[in-house]
Amino acid sequence: MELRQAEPTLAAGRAEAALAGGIAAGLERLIGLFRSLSLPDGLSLTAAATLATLERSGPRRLTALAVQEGVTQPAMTQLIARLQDSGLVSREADTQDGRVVQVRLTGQGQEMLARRRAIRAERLAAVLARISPEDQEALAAALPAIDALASAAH
Amino acid sequence: MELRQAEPTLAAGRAEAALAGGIAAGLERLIGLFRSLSLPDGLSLTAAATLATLERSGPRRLTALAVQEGVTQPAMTQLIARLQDSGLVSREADTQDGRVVQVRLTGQGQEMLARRRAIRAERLAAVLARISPEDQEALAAALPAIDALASAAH
DNA sequence: TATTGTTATACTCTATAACTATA
DNA sequence: TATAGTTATAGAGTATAACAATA
Repeated sequence: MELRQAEPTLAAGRAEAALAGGIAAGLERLIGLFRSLSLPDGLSLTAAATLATLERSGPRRLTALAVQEGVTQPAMTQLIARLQDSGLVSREADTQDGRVVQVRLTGQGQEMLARRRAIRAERLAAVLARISPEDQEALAAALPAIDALASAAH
Repeated sequence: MELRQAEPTLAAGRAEAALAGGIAAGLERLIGLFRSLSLPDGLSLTAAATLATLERSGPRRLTALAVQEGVTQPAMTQLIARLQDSGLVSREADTQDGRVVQVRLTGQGQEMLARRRAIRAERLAAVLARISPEDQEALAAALPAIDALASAAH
């Protein structure tokens, strides 16, 4: 009984391990692509990710943002201060709990995100034009899976 | 004649633009995944990417590395100094040109890369186990395309 | 003169530790 | 006391500008 249950589990584990190695390598190379696509608009990687999180999830507490982006609470305090100075986010007091700060994306912040994405998509289109139609189709087919993978992370 | 040639070109351009938008969004979320998978071994993103480049391409000149990783020459000088202090790379004089510095990955550097990848693949496997078999297959099928995309970047 | 790389200096971003305010 | 966030300080990593050495 141990054997009959163990075999398929192990086989699946091995297949996943091999796939994981491949994905990890691909991910490593995609970092280079992503960096070559990024723009000199003065937004750090953490800053851009934080804005994207706020857009996707709506207003969030400062501590929640720090956890989500993997930085310390003081680092997030300062990042939010910078983003507020730039007009990209606003801070609001919580009516329930006087200690809590709610952070909200402003319209200006949304515009900034949209602008960044448009430029990046444009540059990416130029790269896509240089790979084969078959590879383009494979990427298009994998988009839902990529989304699922990113969502499964937490 | 203009019309017959123009139509498929425009159609292809539109399809690529739509795909580019999707890929750009996926890439943005994958970066988050990658960061959540990365480890506190004191290696910056640029440092890790530089080591990976040296492993993939063999010894390279300092300027070539700076261009490849998208940092300035002084920044690469200092990064290489740090990596050399840690024993991960070595510097060698060029016999042809006295101004040139060749940077080479050491055995210790290779071990560091291998260790990082093993840990990341392990964590990624845990995430992969949480998505559907169909999504796993789509990702596996897209691996060559991902590689082609990363290669097409320069 | 042009190219390769280094040094000097300043700025951004981050972490740890100590602190204030609210619960 | 515990929790949410801030302030203080120090360190890593980067860029620009000025420099030295070689071609």
